[in-house]
This record gives sequence, structure tokens and C-alpha cells, in this order.
Amino acid sequence: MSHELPKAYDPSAIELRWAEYWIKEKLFSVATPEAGSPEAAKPIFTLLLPPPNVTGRLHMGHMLNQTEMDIIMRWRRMRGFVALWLPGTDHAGIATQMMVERQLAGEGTSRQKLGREAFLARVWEWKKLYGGAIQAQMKRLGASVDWDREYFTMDDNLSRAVTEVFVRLHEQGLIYRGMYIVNWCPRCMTAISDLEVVHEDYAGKLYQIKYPLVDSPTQFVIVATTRPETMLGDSAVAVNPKDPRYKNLVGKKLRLPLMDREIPIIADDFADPQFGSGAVKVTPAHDPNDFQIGLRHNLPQITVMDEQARINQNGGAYAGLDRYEARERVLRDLEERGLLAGTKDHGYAIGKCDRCRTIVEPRLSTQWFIKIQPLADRAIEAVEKGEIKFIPENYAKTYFEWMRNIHDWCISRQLWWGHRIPAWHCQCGEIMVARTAPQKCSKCGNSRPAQDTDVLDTWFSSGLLPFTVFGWPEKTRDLDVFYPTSLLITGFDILFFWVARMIRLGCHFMADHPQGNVPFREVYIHALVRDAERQKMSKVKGNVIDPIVVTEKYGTDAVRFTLASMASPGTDIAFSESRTEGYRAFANKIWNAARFMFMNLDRVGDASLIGGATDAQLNKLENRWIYSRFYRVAGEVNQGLADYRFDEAANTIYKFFWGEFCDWYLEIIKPSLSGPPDEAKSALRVLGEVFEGSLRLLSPFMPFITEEVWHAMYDGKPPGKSIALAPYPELEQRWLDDQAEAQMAVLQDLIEKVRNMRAEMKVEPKVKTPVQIHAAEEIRALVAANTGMVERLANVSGIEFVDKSLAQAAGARTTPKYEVVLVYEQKIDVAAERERMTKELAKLENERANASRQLGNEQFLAKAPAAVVEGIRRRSGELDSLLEKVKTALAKLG
RNA sequence: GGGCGAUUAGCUCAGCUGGUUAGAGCGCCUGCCUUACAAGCAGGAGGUCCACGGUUCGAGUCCGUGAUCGCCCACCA
Repeated sequence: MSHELPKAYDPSAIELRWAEYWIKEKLFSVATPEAGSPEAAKPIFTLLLPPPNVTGRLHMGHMLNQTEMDIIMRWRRMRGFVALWLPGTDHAGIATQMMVERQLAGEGTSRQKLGREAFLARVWEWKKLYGGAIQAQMKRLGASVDWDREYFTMDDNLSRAVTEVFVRLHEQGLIYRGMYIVNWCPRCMTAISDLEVVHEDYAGKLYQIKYPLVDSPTQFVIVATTRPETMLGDSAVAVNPKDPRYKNLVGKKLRLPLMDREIPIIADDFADPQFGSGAVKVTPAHDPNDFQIGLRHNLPQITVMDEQARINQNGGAYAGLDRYEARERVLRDLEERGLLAGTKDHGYAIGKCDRCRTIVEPRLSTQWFIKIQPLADRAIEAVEKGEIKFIPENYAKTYFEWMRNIHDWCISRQLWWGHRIPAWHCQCGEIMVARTAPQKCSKCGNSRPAQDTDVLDTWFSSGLLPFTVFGWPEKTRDLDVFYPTSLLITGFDILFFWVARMIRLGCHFMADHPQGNVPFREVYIHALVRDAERQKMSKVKGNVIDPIVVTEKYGTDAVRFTLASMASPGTDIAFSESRTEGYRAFANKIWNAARFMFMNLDRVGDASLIGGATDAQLNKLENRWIYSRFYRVAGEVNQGLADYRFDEAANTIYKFFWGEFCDWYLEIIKPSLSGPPDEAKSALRVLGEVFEGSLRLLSPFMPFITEEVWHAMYDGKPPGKSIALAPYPELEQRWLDDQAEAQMAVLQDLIEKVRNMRAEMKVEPKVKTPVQIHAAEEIRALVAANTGMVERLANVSGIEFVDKSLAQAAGARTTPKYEVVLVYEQKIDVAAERERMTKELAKLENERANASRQLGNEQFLAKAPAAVVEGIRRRSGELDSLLEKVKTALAKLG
């Protein structure tokens, strides 16, 4: 086969082909290992893909998340794990319902007009048509998930599991139903959980309102409120029992302005004497604190708003007004009556619906709740005991903080799209929670109890996924093998929404699982992807970077590598295309290194690149060196991945491949490659082996280009279907060669010195200059043995050893030193040169002074480790000769 | 109100348990079309590591205070 590769790497020419190949060949599908089978002996690595919303489109956050997951999974797989990466999609209750409702509105209809059943049919239809966007994008990006196991949170089996969980929690007394104040979105017309409320600072006003005493209408108690319209539902005014100002008023009645109702003055600790007038109006049906006060004092709960936050008939003259219109009217009316005592600016936080940004209304309503404390206790313990590890660790702190201050979870939603609550209501008031619809009421025998109309919070079902995806409540082989999952990779934005809930529910329901009950053993939390200016990406700002667009521009591998190399823990990623451009260049570098290899292969007419390097070849310094470097780097990369340091792992390979393999190794072996056929073939084998290993090392990061080149290297007869299934390189002690590395370091340093001198002395590039080297015996031998390399890479024409005095003066130094003199008549700008030298001199003298001070310090000599002291000593010696050299040079310049 | 994080080159970021001369990419400057790669090669300039104080033989790294910026959580009217 001839290897006619285009000069520049074109990702679009190969990526789609491989993405399709991986899926077609089912490379990443995992059959459940049967007990006793050889597969069952392998270590298991399980990862759940955080299921994207069915309404979602892939954004940069997904791409980062998936790149990290894919790197880990490809790595584990290559390391011989049974690596199961399980994809799925979340039904996303509110989001999806909103999407379809918007569509219906466009058609001039609504879900109410359609009715529940027809509406749901419509949502399923929508899901079929548009629900697969992210999966398609993931497939295109080559995510190595097991598509055969893909799930949807509303699948029958998962829905059954949801019902089962609900029924059991109810049986255990952990689910209850009751009338409480909940966060209510008047636009979505449903209750939402605390987490779905986002707080925003709001420059509001504090209004002081006079409430006249019934007994003496000229006397007032002044209350302060940010929400005057809720006074329509006031049922008391509270003062602190210790507040002397009101001692005599407690128990007296006030006349509620505008409503003409009598309400009592009560004593309650909640009232803060320091705030406002110290008296607080109490509206039990519209404020969570007031609700509690109301319970303590047995106050009536007067709901004055409907589900769309309009004043209802309890609001007297204000009925029908929106809450904010009502506020204006109430204020105006109070003002007219002289009851508005004052208005002042008051900043506070206002809660908005996470979904639609409507201001949330605290609303008294009957909802279903999960009693959280018992579940939270175990969830805290699991992390405290290290059964679950957070990476970075400090997220555990955030987790504890939150878990310890958590409130009961409102799980019912007044929506249609979702898992319907398995409770049935009878007209007699009986409520039956059951796995299947009861035929008749268990209390009164009435037939046809009606199912609860509410559905469950979407996060209820996603919180169960780590075990429900494996077939729970059935006792399945999958559960035995794959639970607990090994790892979770996600962003901190869903730490509480999802991660914490999985821990609570997983620990609870898998309590008797033989391999431990936690849902995952490690949680890697990654940062946010921002734009190059560190701005959060948002549609409003218009700075959203579409991963598919950049991917098509630079190639998937380049984008993946960008994300990986920037993913250092704890800090957000400022995604800049210039960086991606750099990694596209890296892909191109790999490509061209391959072209170079194939070009030579074609020239020697050999078909084989792998295996069979001769000992003579392997014993060459450059080969001992590159093998040693390769295996050392392999060790570092494995370590980086084990620590989830994607950045370190990626940068390590990058530097090795470009900075060592290409910049040095390929240059060094060029003469061998163009030498006699036998030598060329032998050199090619070594090159091929290191190259092939590097591809495997790179494969989890850049799956496409490595797959392409790897197949080309094997000339259509690879040892497996994919590089993704080949073994991952590891540190192998027997290839490490400290001596070769040290020797190469000397030669590299020497060559760089000469290049540097040539540049400084402005030697014409084409002119080769002789070079004189003062060096210890050891170095002389080393250079002599590698004269060709030095001459070629340093572009010098001859090496002359002139003097060994330096070596002798250096005594027993561990690193022998040398000095290089270029035999060339300098053509230099004397003034510029003098300036440069003077600067250099100052720098060296400064360093010299520092070193001397340290070496003269007995404390330092006594306490610092020997290696450090020795290092400074050596450097000090170097500085001496450098100084001398610069001084002479300066003197010469005059 | 509580908690967390950041501040290092013109820009975006590394710098792991304190230790020889603080790194990378991009950008910039100089020179090269050296037959793998100009998406390249070689060389180079550029840093009071936010400020002050402390611990230490030694601080970008540890401790304290302050400044600036950012994030999360929060039922005080």
C-alpha cells in the first residue's frame, strides 16, 4: 500500500467515517459478564452519562463533560476494564411541557383544550421528532457510550421503578402529603422545589403601614412590609414578647385597613425588635415564616391569590387584579386614607422560577413531600466515611453545608408530562398509594377512585437512575455487576439537583447491596466553560460557542484536546479558539509525522512497521532515549488520568510528542532513514513502534486521528478492530534508561548552546562553522560518539576538542560541564551587543550573590537537603565561569 | 447574612507535599520555503508571582490582615 496522505490534516475527511464505524461495529457495547466467564474476572468500570434533557441541544458544557467522560472511559477500556458508559435522556418535565405548549399556542390551541391524554400523545410525538438531537451530536463526536443500553426516563421499566420507589417511601413514612407553603410559579402554574428557585438581588421598597387599634382608632401600630398587597390576607400582627413598646398591646385587636377585618396583636419571637417598628404583619397563606407563626397561634390562613397570582374573591375590592397591580392599588388606597406611614428603599433577594424567571409566589397548597432528614443523615455519612469521594475534595464541604440545612423536598408538580403520582383519591377523602390502580376504595368501597393528577419532580426519577437503569427492583445480574457505578462526572450546577439526590436515594434503596450502597464511588466535578473573555455563555449575550461549529472548523480532536488541556480542577475554562487552533496544529503535526514515516516506508519498500527492531538498533543512544522517555511519559499520563488531571495528562503527551519525538527524535534518525536499506528498515521499525505506542497513548484524547493513522500503519491488517480496543501503554521499568536520558540531555543542551551562539553571532544559516568544545573526558567521549548528530542538528562543520582544563577544575562534579566556542568572525552591532551583555552580567551577578549568600549561611548548609545544597554549589561554579566569559566578552567589545 | 474560590508574561492559564535559573499556548521580535509539517523550523524579548505583615536557612507555594473580582447557598418582614 502506498500511503498517499494529503499534506494537511483534514478532520472532516475522516471523522464521520470513524464515528459511524464505531457505532456500526458496536465497539463500545458491553454485554453483562456472566458469572464465571473470563469477562467477569476483569475489573468493572461503570459510568452513567448525566442524561441530557430531551429538549436539549449540545452546548460547550456538555462537550467538556463528555470529553472528560470519554477520555476516562476510553482509557479504562484500553486498560482492560469492562467499561460501561451508559447513555440516556431525561424527560425534563417542565421544559418539555413548555416546549410543546409553545408549539400548541402557535397552532391556536392549548393543552387544556386538548385534554390530558391527547396532550401527552402530542408530547410523545414531539419527542420522537425532535428528542434525539443530543444523541445525534454525541454520535458525531464519537462518544464511546453503549448505545444498545440507551434509556429514556419515561421508559416503562424506569417508570415502574419510580412507582415502586414512591410506594415504598410512602410505606416507610418518608413520603407525606400536606398543605404547606410552597414555591409556586404563577406562569408554569405548578409548585417547584427550593432548588428551582433562583434568588436575585432586587432594589425594592419597604412600606410602613398604619394599622389602627380597634379600641382607639386614632392609635396605630405601624408594620413594615415589602409586599403590601399581601395585607389583604393578614390574620394578625406579631410583636416580640420582650419588646417593651408593645407589652400592653398584646392581645388587643387591630382593624386591618382596606379589608375592614379585625386581627389580633400576638406575641411571637419571630418579630425582631430591631427591624422597622418591631411589629410584623402576619399573612399565613402567603409567606413561609408567617405560615409557621400562624400554626403556632392557630391563625386563619386566608389565601388571597389564585394560581396565576391574581387576587381572588378573598381580596375584596381587589379581586381580579394581578399581584403587582394590586400592590399599586393597595398603596394608593392606603395613601388616600393616610395610612401609609412611609416608604424607603430596601434591597432584598427575590425568588424567581429557574425555568421561566417569573417571580415565585409562596403559595399555600396541598403537595407531596419527601421527609429528607433520615435520607440526608446517611448521605452525609457516606461522604464523611469516604465511601464517596469528591474531586476536587472541597466540594464535599459545599455538599455537607447544604445537606445539613436541607428542607423537605416538594416532589409533586401540577404538570401533565412526567411520572404520575401513584395515589388514588376517593370521594370519601381516602387516599390510596398503590403500585396499580385500586378497583375500589379501601375505606368506603366506592368504585373508581381517581388517580392523583400531579406528576413527580423530574429529579425524582433521575435521582434513582444509578440503580433503576440496571433493572431494579428486579434482582438483576446487571445490578450485581455494575452497581455501584464507579464514577460520576458532572458540573457543580447539578450537585444538589442530582448528585445529592442520587446519594440519598441510592444509599437508601441499595442498603443491602453486597458491594456497598452508594450510587458511585467518586464524583469528579468540573468547572464551567466560559468564553475567551471569561464571560458566562448565554444566548442573551450572544457569546455562545456551539461545539459542533468549532468542531467542524478545527476538528473534534482539537476541540477535545483544548478542553482536556484546560480542564484543571477548580477553575473555570475560558474557551479560546486560539488555543484550539494550536491543537489543530498538533493534530496536523501528528499527521505529518505519519506522512514522514510512510514516505520512508514507501522508499525502503517495506510493508512492516511494527516489531523486529534489531538489538543493534535498540542499543543506539537515541533509541534507548526515546523508549525511556516514552515509557516514562506513559507512566505520567496514566497517573494524570488516575488523578483526573486531564490537563497534566494532555500536556504531558503534547510535549512529548511534539517537543521530543518530533523535534528531536525524528531529526536525529533522519540520516539512518536515508542510509542503507537495512539500516533504514531497522530504524523504521523503532520509529514505528514508538509512533504506534504514542498513538495509543493519545487515543483517548484524540480518538479520530489516532484511529486513522493506526489503521494506516497496519496497512489494513490491524491486530484488532480499533485502536480504542488496543492496550494502553504503561510505565515499564525495563525500558527506563537514566543514563540515556542524561546523555541525551547533555547533547541537547550542547546543541542548543551552539544554535544559540550561531543566532547571536548572526551566522548565515547556510554557513557551517567549526566548533571547539572544552569538556571533561566523559563528555568528549559522548560527543565523539555522536559527532554526526551534533554537527547536523547544531549545523556545525567540525568539532574540535581543545582543552580539558574546565573538566579538571570542576573536580568531582556529577554533571560534567563543557564550554563551546564558535570559530567564526562575528559581525555584530557592538552597541546592542554591549547592552545585552551588560544586562546579562547584572543578572548573573545577582544570581551569583544569592548563591554565595546561601552557601555562606551555616543554617542553610545544616538544614537544607543535600541535593539542594549540591545543586546550588554546582550552579555557583557554573556562574563563575559564565561571569568570567561575559566579562571577557565585554572587555573585548571595548 | 453564611460559605467557597480567584488574583502569576500583552491575552488565556499551569506551577502537585515550600528547595537550584517561575512554565505553556496564543500574541510579539529576528532569521529560515533545511525534500513530514509555514497549521512549520531555529533563536529571542517579555514577570516587583495583588498589597502589607508573619513563619522558615529558604515563600509564587504555608499563616494573618487588607484590596479587587467572581461564584454558590439563604423563609428575617
